[in-house]
Amino acid sequence: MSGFRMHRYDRLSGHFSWFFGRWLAMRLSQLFCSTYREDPAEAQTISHKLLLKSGMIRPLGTGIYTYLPLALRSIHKIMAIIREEMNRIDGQEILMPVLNPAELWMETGRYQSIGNELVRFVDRAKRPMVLAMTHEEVVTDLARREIKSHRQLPFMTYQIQTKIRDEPRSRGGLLRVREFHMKDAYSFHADYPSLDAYYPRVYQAYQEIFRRCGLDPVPVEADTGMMGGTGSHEFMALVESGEDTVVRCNQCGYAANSENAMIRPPIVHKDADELPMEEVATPGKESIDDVAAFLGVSPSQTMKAVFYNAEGRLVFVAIRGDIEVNEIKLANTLKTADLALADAALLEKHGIVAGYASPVNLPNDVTIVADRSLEWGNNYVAGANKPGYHVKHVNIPRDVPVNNFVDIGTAREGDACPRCETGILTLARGIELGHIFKLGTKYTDAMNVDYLDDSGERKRVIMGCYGIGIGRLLSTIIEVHHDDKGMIWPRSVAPFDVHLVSLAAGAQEMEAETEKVYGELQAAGLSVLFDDRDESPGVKFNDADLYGLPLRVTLSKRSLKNGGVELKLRSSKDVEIAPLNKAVGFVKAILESTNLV
RNA sequence: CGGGGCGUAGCGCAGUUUGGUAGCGCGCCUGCUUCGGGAGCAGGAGGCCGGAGGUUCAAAUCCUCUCGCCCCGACCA
Repeated sequence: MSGFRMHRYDRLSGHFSWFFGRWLAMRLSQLFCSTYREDPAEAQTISHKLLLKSGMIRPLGTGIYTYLPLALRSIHKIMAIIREEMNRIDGQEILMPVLNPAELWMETGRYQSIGNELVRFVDRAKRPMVLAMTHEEVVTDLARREIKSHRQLPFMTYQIQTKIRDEPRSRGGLLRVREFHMKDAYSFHADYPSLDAYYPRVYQAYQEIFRRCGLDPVPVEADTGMMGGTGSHEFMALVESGEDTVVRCNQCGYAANSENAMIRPPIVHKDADELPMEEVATPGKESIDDVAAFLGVSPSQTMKAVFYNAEGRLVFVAIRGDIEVNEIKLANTLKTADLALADAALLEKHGIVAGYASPVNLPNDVTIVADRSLEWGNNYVAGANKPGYHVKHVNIPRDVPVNNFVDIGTAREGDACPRCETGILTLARGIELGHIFKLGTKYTDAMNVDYLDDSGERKRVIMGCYGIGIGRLLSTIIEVHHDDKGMIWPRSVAPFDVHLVSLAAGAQEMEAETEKVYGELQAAGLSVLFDDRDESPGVKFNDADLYGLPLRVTLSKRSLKNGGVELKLRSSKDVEIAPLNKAVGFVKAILESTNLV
C-alpha cells in the first residue's frame, strides 16, 4: 500500500492536489460505481459477471472496457507488485508508443505475416502505420540505436502499456479483449549463457508476482507462436473458464500446453511378427470407427490418413486411428505457418480416394509424415487407395517409405507421460497469465542489432521477452477467489482493505462513533471503503459481500450492545467483536494474520 | 470468417406465432414510516421497441437490408 499516491482533482479549489488521504479512504455514497441487483445477462464467466455486477468495469464495445474506480485501484496494486518484482530483477521501466510506423513491422516481416489481428492504417501523410499489439519491433529498434558496446549488456527494460489486437473473437469479459494492458519486458544479452542465466530469474519473479496476487499458476512448456524463439514457458492458472488445455504428468512434473505437449500413447496392440499385407473388402466403411468395427479390431490398430495443404503442398499424415492430429505440432514439424486441411480438389489432383486413402503406394509428389504413435505397434489396417477396400497388416517402414517418426499427436487424458516411465497425463483448462520467451536473435537478426565485444569483434545481440496480461490477471484472481455472493479479494490486490458498514440509521451519537472509527482506520494507514449510505442492512451487507473487501467492520446498535464493533473476514463465516477503543488494533491484527503481503 | 442466439426504460424480462393506444419486476425521484441479510405505504419520472427502407388505414409485431451484442468453432501472445 505505502508508496501509492493518487492525483486527485479538488472540486472546491479547482486545483489538482496530492491528496494521500483520498487514496486511503472513500465514502460509498460518493464512489462512482453502481451495482446491479441481478446478474448481467451477457456475462458467462464468473469474473465477467462479477466485474459487471459490482460496477468495476463497463463495456464500450466487443472486447473494449472502461475500468471504474474499484477495478482501477486493484489494477494499480497489481501493477505495483509487478513493478517491484521487475525492479528486483534489475528491470528498468520505460514507456513505448502504441502508434508505430509500419516500416518497423515490415522490417521484421511481421507486417506481412500477422493477419488482421494487427491494426493497420494510413496516416494523413499517407504513411502506413500500425497500432502496436506487442513491442518487439520498437524495443529492438531502440536497442540498435543505443547498444554499442558489450559493456552495456546485459540489461532488461519493461513497460506497462496498452496493446491493441483486433481479436477475431474476444470473450469472457477481461479474459480476452481487443485493447488491454500488458507488462512486457525485454532483456538483451551478449551471449546465450547470459540469457540462459537471466531467464530463470524472470521465471522466479513471475512466480512471485502471481503468488503475491493470490494465484498459483502452473508453468508449462509452450509453443512460441508468432513471437518466435528457442524456448518458452507459459504460466497457466488452472480454472474452468480457461481457453487453453494444460497437460500434466501425475508423477514427474512434466507440464505443457496441449498445443505442443509431447505424447506417448499407450501401446494397445503389437503382434510378435509382421504379417504379409492382405487386401480386404470394406464396402461403405469410410470412417475409422466403421472400419475397425467391421474388421473386428480396435481403432488403435488402424492407421488413419489425414491430409493437409501446407503452402499448396499436399501432406499425407499417417497417425494411429485413435489419436487426433495436433495441427500446431504438425505446423512446427513442417516449419510452415500456412497449414489447413486439404480440400477435395487437391486430393483428387493427386489421385487419392477419401475414406480409403493409404500411405502404401502413394504417388511420389506427396509428402508423408508418420506420427510416432505408429512406431509402437504393427500390422495396422490402412486404406487400399481404392473405393471399398482396406489393407491389413501394413507395417512401417516395410510397406511405407517413411524413415522417421515425428510427434504430431494430440495429448489425451490418460496417455503415458512422454518424460517419465510411470506417469499418466491429465488434462485441465487453463488461463495463460504470462508467457516468457528466449527469443534469441529472431529480432536482432531482422533488425541488425550488434555490439562490439571486448576484442572489438562485431556480434549479434541476444534477446528474451516476457509478458503478463494485467486485465486477465485481475479477472483470474476473481475466477479463483469468489463465492456465490461475490468476490473475495486477497488483501494484496483488494481495492480497499476494510469495508466499514454503518448501521447508524440517523442515530447521531452512533454516527459520530462511526466517523471516529473511519478516521482511526485511515490514520493507521489502512484503506477504507465506508458505506455511509442510507440503505437497509441487507443492501449494505450484500454489496459488501459483492465487493469482497478482506475485512468488514460493522458498527450498529447491536454491535455496541455486544461490546463494540463487529469484525468479519470476507473469507470466513466467523464474526468477532472488538471493543470500540481497540478496534483499529484488532483490525490490523486480523488483516496481518490472514492475508497475503 | 462459418454456426447458433439476442437487441423492447438503468438492470432482468414479457409482448412478435395471430398487426390495433408499449407492459411487468427491480432500480431511480419526492414524502412519511422503517432499520442486522436486497423494507412498507403513497405519489412520480423514464422507452423513435438497435437503425434504414418497404407492405398496410394501422408495424415492437410482417418483408428486405443493415448495425450491434453474446456463445460455439476457425484463428490467436
